[in-house]
Amino acid sequence: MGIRADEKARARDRIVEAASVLIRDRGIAGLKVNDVMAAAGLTHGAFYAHFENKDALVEAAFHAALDHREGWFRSAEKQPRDRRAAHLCATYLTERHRDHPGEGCAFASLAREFAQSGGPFPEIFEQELNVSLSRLATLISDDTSALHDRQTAIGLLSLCVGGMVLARAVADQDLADELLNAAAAYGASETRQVGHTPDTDNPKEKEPS
Amino acid sequence: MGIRADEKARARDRIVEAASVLIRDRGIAGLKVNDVMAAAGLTHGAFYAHFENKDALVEAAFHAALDHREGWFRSAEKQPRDRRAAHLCATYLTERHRDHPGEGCAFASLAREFAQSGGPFPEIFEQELNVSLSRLATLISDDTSALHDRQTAIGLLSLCVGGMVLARAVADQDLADELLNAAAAYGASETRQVGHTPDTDNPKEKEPS
DNA sequence: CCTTTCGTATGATCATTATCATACGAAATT
DNA sequence: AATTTCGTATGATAATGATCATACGAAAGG
Repeated sequence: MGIRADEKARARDRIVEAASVLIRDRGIAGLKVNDVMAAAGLTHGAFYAHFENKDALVEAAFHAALDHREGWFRSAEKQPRDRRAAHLCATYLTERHRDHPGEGCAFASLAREFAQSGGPFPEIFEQELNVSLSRLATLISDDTSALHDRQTAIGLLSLCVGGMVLARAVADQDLADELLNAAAAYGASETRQVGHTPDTDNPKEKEPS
Repeated sequence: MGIRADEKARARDRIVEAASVLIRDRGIAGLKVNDVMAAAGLTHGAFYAHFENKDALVEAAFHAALDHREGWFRSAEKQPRDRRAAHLCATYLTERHRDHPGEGCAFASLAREFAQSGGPFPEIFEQELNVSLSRLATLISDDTSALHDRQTAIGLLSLCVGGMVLARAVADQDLADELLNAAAAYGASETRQVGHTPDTDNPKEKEPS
């Protein structure tokens, strides 16, 4: 089995990729099997040759969406340790990220719906969240207290997710900008660099978390 | 017109009240006209005597949900100014609030769906958000810079909303607890009271924001 | 009392959407 | 070339849920 299975695998990849964008844009309920298949260049009936049901697709799409987060981490890794928190905030809380949820953070897009979807979803969310938190804690570690690092990691991610969720919900773009900037400044001041303003040298960063 | 109109008004109040709980629990898409009317002790057909459509109900339910936020503010008002931020975090990021979204913060429950619902929803969200931000900024004002206060208010609310959204999405209750506590600690440390831990003297507070 | 009014209930209708049964057609195998 | 295999397409089916037309029944006003 060469070409056949190969094409099928590539078709599946297209489906997952399309779904990972659509689900972050429109949410779980807004993700229509029909739309996904159309975006993948197929028709709706073929879907069930690839996935048992829509839930299986949601799971695959969620994981796929989070594959991109490493770029966010790596960008911060290049910074000096005491600037990383501010840099993470600044590269997360961007206008580009706000305006393109489909290419952005799956936590911000999907946490609300994963919370009430029963089944395996909360566990899946939890696993991925722990991955991000560990990575973040290591990144910002001040080499004194692992507990404190994890706490800061949680604070940072909460701040980023909350700021993004709020910024996306308001109508006025000026207010949305203000929300992003203020949340980023709050996250930067947390590093005790009083008076330090958030990093803005890399506003066209890869999509985060 | 006495009793008739009066009863209708009371029926409408019951509908809105039921909807304000259900919508925070299940989201906009999860809010079924049928369920709302059943919860209000009526049948589905009667709905359209009270509202033009479901959107009108969503709007009314959202406003009604936010009527409760004053309790949160007032509780913080009793604290000394330099403890208010920590107190706000501590009384927002509670297990009770996490486990009862229906009685909790409408921002945390509905921001994601309001963001993509077109029409008047983003404007409505924005208005209510501005109300909360102004109130928060006044509460925590350090009498030096109004700009800084508003920035801190945004940071605080982002942190609270993000922490709550994440805590609700994970399966393990221990992790959910950790998320709440860490986010609260992060918000408390922001006040420069290094080493200060978040206020926990009032964990059974009224539902916030 | 009788009639009008109007809030509520009943029972469609219509659109949406997940799911699946079946059919088609190209690639693989002989 | 004939046949099998299997990925995809077509066209149901069924469930859900918003919306509305119509009917009932109690209250208001004469």
